[in-house]
Amino acid sequence: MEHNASGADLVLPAPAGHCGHAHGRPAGIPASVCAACRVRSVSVCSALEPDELRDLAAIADDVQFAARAEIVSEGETAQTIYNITEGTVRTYRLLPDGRRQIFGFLLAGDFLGLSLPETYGFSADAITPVRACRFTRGRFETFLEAKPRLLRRLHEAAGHELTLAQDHMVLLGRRTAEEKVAGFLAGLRDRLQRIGGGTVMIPLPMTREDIADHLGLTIETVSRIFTKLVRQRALIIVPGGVRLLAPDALDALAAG
Amino acid sequence: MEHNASGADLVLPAPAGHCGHAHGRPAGIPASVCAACRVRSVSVCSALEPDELRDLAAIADDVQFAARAEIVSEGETAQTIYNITEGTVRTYRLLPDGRRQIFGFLLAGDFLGLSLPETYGFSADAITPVRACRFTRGRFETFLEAKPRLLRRLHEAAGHELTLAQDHMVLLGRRTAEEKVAGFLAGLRDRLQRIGGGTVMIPLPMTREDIADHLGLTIETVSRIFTKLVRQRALIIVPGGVRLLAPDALDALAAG
DNA sequence: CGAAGGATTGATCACGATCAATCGCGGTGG
DNA sequence: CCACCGCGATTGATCGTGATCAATCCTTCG
Repeated sequence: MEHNASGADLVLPAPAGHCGHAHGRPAGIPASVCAACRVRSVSVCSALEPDELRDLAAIADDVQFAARAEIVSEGETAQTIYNITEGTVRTYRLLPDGRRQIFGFLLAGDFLGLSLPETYGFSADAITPVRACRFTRGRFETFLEAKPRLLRRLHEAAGHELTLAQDHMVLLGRRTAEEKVAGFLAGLRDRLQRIGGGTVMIPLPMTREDIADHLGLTIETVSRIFTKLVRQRALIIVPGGVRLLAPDALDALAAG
Repeated sequence: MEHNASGADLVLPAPAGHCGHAHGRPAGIPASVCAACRVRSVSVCSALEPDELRDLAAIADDVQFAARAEIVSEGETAQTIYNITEGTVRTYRLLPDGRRQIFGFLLAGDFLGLSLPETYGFSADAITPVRACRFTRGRFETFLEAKPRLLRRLHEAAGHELTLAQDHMVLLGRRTAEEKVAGFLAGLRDRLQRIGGGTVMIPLPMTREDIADHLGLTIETVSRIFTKLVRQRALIIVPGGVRLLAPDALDALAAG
């Protein structure tokens, strides 16, 4: 049905970047990248001191992916760790017959591969153009050995990730379709707010099918629930997302 | 409607007084506990050297819980870490209206609280009488600071936990009732095998309701699928569990 | 023996899936 | 410029899996 999975990968000089300069290339990163990082304060890197940050910048590459580019693939040996700085990424697993479960959508500040596994247990691809901070596993681990505080922070982040996974298990296993959609939007609203977004306009760069595969529903059901929420005056649908009319109406509907 | 057995907790030499919230009591076995631990090789502790093991034993208590005793409670501050050595524990979250999602069943060798959170994000209680190795958070963290390798191992274990959570998200979101039950039994069989059980007899100390709340189903559906599996000659139901007739039939039914 | 709680089985219901038609929008080429 | 196409989203009609309601059955335990 979908998933071209074409060989698209890195896009070197951003062709149609919608913001910022088109400068970032994997080679010769100046020491300032981390210090200037927009998402540092919300990411694992917030555990680092200025001088440690300089050391980290030395082993980091600023990379970009085009929309639909595959970032990691399930089963491949995990040689890379990413910290997303711009854009949206989906992580998922596919069953042999094509059924798909999307684990989550990564936003700016989120880490990909923070549990340092041998091989990735999921695939990930870019929904929008994505910019990320890339570390090779080997160099990152060497860096870690000298910075136990960072490992500690990483462990905390993994624990947070686990809590999110548990939240999602509750959602998948014990919530109705309406609660699922409302809960999804409420969660997204909260995450966007923490990284500096507003609480009213919620961009939805993913398709309805992505949302369905995240919530354990079908496209049609997701669509129906959206229009139901519109009829209840909880939100309106706008190009590229939704606008919340009664931001806390969602929490009531999410029930829990 | 159900559970939260009020008073019941530990089994051993219950200290005078009834008291609803006592923790398990140390059985008073000092330095040798870890060295003699039956589950050491399959648990996080396998990362430790003999002398480190001795240090760990010094800060560990051997505790027991009666069946139905609550071990940790969602929201309480996480002051304790357990390594299960005997018995079965269920971890779960309750919604305000009573719906319940069971995240998993902990067996010997499994860790409870390994992500070192501030507060527990779930409740856990003993299904059978449980024996566990208890660490207080503070002492465990001090111990960790001197043993980066253990923290590293803990982080690995957390990553494994996350992978299991993702497996379960796939199951909850994208599998049919029959696939859920078959997948549950197959997963349990594999875990039991890794800790030294056979691959034929699968003890099921949890109720059908527990299984249903783990798989996002109802009791009745779980029961129906079990009898369906019996009719398909995949297993027979015996007191306290099931006996697999065609051990790999389950994997075929679990699909994926 | 009787009571209580878990498990099984049956009858019916309903939520969300499936099948199918249409809409709307953006891109492309005539 | 507009016709056309492709794709995603919406809406409608119908179906089916698993939920719900309900009646035993079975085991354990007092």
